[in-house]
Amino acid sequence: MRLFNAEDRANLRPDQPAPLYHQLYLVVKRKIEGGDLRQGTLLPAEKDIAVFFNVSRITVKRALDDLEAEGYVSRHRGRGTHVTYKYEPKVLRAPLNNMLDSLRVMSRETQVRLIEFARVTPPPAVAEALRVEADQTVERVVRVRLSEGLPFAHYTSWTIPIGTGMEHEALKTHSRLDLFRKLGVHLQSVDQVLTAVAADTTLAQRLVVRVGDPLLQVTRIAFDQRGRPIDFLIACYRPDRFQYHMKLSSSDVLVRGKR
Amino acid sequence: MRLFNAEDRANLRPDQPAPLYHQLYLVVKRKIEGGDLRQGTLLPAEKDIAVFFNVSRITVKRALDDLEAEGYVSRHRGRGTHVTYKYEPKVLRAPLNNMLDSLRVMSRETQVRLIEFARVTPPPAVAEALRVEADQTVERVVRVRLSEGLPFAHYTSWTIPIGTGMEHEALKTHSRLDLFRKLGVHLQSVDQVLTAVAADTTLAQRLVVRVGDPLLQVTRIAFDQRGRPIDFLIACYRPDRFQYHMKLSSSDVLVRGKR
DNA sequence: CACTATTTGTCCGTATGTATG
DNA sequence: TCATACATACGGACAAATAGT
Repeated sequence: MRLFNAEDRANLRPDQPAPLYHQLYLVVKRKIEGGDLRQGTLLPAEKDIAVFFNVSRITVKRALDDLEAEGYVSRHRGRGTHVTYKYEPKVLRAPLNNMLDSLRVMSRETQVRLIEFARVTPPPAVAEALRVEADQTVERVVRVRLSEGLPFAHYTSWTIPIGTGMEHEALKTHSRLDLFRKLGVHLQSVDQVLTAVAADTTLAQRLVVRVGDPLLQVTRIAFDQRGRPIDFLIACYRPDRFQYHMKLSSSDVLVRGKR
Repeated sequence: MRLFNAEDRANLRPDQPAPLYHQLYLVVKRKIEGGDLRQGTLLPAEKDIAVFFNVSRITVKRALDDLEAEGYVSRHRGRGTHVTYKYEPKVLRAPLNNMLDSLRVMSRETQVRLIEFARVTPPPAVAEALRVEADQTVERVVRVRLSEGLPFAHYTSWTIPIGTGMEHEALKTHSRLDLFRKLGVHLQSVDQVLTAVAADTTLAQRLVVRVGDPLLQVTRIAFDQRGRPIDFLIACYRPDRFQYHMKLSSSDVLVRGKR
């Protein structure tokens, strides 16, 4: 049993408020998604796994059945359980070094679905960040971004009204960055916070994940040339389809490549 | 019943592989920790909560009992259930502008608990990243970082053996960055990916969260002066106590402040 | 002071899910 | 597949503590 180690075993705890089969399911799934168990790997027999993890064979069977139902493994009598999931470390990444440019690239390689467009009064936290009065109206836009037809990002944004270009129809075909530029508004800088959140029911539906699944959340305030905040964005990403990638240098001055 | 809304109710799903009482526990706990239910607030009666969430009173009781056992609420016959947890909105932030320096600052304001130190053969994905053979031994270190006695970060690192300074005792008192520097190894750059993961049983225990709770994960490869990878780190952060904060400029050359 | 409504504590019986051997 | 044990979840009933009338 080299495929599983003592640490994996320590991840099964009967006192936790989750069924053992589900804990085991998570352990194996993580090893497959992390590339430690690659496509074609033959897993140990149910009985061996059961002995190693100190659970019954039925518990193992249930975990492996769930993995098969989601396409991670294939199981056949006499042949055993094989990993079918193809480890693909390349997910959509947002390089931060030249972030605004890569956002434009991304917007060309993906599609956007407009869910909502409205003029509203912003919630207190948003009004504060945009430095507007609570009764002033801003433009709220909710969108989902897809790659190869699969949703991977959910955006909710509040934007200071800056013209007639950010219209309903325009948003369906153009990215907001393009529209900003056409209106003469150049984003000078952004201030953003990255964290993790659990998917609520709405997010789960729109990103096609389960309620409670972890999402990468980016809260971003964008500033124009004059340093005024013009846009407040909450972006939630499916971690299996989008990750933030960045290269950092320890030198005090970082020179970025010209484009 | 203003204290709970339809969104909260949608977070209870009988088909999820977690007990209903625990799902309800999470909903209430999150509202308390998020500051929506402040100290002194009287929660609705068990019966009312049960009706609203469409569960039995026993399920509600179990959830509230668990919260009481962890000090979030206090319960008395005839008086009801009151919130006792004091809301404190502070979170630790890691500014990326001068990231390596701020990591040193953070290490002074926080404490580290060493969980494991061993020489091991790395898993495939790690060996690949560090460009070593799968049978070569590297140093694996597992640590938890605490702020004010509360854990907020969990680190698992694999490091190429670079001397005798990275010893068990030294790691208890010094940060790895300091030890690297003492050994003459200067981190030139880091390559890191931010994503979100669900807490497994081990992480949940060490960070004092629930299994499945979202965590911010940073996978970081550190390179020395000569561009060779020397360290592979997986850091998992409690999103309520640590968030990544960064300011980005759209100019091609970014000048960072000297220190 | 009693009376009452409210709220939590405790117990029962039952059904289903989980886990073992 | 079966028998067994325990946890979960339900509805119901009653007791005990509290607060207000």
